[in-house]
Amino acid sequence: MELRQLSYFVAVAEELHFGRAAARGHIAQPALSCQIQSPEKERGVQLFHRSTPRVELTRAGAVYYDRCVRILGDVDLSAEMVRSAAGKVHFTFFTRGDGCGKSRMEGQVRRG
Amino acid sequence: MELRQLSYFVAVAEELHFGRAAARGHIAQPALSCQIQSPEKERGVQLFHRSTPRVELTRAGAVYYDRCVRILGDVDLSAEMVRSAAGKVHFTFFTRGDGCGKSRMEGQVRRG
DNA sequence: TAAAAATACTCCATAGGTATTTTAT
DNA sequence: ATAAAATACCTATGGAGTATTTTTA
Repeated sequence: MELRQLSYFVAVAEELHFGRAAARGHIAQPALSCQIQSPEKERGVQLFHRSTPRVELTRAGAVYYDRCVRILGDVDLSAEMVRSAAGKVHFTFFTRGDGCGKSRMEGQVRRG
Repeated sequence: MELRQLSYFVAVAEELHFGRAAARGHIAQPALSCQIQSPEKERGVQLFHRSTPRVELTRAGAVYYDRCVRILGDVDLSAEMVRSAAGKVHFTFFTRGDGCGKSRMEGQVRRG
């Protein structure tokens, strides 16, 4: 379970429509479907009721939704707190791509 | 920022030693270093003070540590709540590998 | 000089994409 | 018949590994 999945889940829970939720998350619909199914399969808990054009939250899904909103809000607040502790004005959260992995020098000349 | 990174950070903050923290997180030391540096670089905030054998939390790092502990605890609690809402006994959080991406059938015969 | 963190660079798991099929109205 | 989600399969980003190089006490 990762924060990205929590926000995808929140998007679907609020839109009750995979297509719109996918657009909102700047992700393709099948990728979103997959990211929603993962936790469901992983822990054998159904979060949504699908009957093709109708998507509804299950009881467990509703509980999960509340928790996700809380956690994501908390994460944002944390960013704010760290920012102010560091005496910074700018502090972006949720950036994609960390700079780990593949070299950052990519596409540039590399030492003499 | 992802939950995995939060737990890595918590490990380093508690051990104040990248090697031990890496062992605790079942990850290699350079990979851990990288995961800790990412948020620091990404937002230009120093979380640790490094003077080779001495690792210390900065002020911002201490704030972040408290927030991380809170968030991770909240995530665990959420799992618990969803589990009980679904009337399940078993509910594992933080599993690696979601079943997305690469086919799940891997290594098996695939349709006829 | 020794112990520990940071680089360098490589690999592969998996998030995400496109094409297509299934399903329910 | 149609709109929407699921499945199949592919690509490529980035998380993690090994080897090596700083660094400073």
